[in-house]
Amino acid sequence: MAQVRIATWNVNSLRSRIDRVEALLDRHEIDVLALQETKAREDQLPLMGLQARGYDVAAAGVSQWNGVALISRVGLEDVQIGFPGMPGWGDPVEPEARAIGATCGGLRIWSLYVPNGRKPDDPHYVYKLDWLARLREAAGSWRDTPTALVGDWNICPTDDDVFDVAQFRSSTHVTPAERSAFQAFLDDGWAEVTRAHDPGYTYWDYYRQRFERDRGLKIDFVVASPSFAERVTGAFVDREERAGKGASDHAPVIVDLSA
DNA sequence: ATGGTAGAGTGTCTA
Repeated sequence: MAQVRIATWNVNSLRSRIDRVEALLDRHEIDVLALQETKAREDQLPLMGLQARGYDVAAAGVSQWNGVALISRVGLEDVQIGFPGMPGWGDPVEPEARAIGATCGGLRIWSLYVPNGRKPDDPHYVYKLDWLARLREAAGSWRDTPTALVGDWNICPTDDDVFDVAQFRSSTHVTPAERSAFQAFLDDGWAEVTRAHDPGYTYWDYYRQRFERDRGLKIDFVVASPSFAERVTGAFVDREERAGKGASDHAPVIVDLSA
């Protein structure tokens, strides 16, 4: 294989956008696609079109919210739902469904949907920081393998990642604690590999024609271990996927690696 | 401060 192409996308319901997913795979010749907010149980997924294209699928989630999945045509082995230490880890009901990992073509890919946090004074905000701390703890043992933590981090690490910082003064995504939680991964030796190639936003709220006015956030990232990062040759945000009727509120982020 | 839109499913919740 000359190169490998990995993508991550908060699809905001896989069932309502299965046609867009299949078109995305075809358009960009994606080898591994990590999805978030699939909003479906594994048994609800429409798999025929994906299987016809040669893809394997692993998913976790319930029908109403959250949910993560991995779609791969380069192997899908050692699938793990959640990680040790994660809130809810060991619960057979899988109430959260925010993390699924698998080995695909020799790479360990984790599709992550970091808790939103809701409001800085909401208990869910504390839960978000706790979740990130536990992920960091688990990720310590993955860092020496070619691993990527991809998905919707629900954090804007810099002011450039917000269309209007003043408007977010009392909001989540930009607080010092959230930014510190993100920075902690970088301090541990992980690298965010998409920004250098494409600094653009990845999410635009459905409200108020935010996409048309390019008032977005950069919150979807590929956080790579050193042996993954050194193979990255390019990355881009597929903004066209966000345009028009029936789009997710996030755009896909695509990363290329040398073989 | 509020509300705007979208998706899960019929009650509201979540983002």
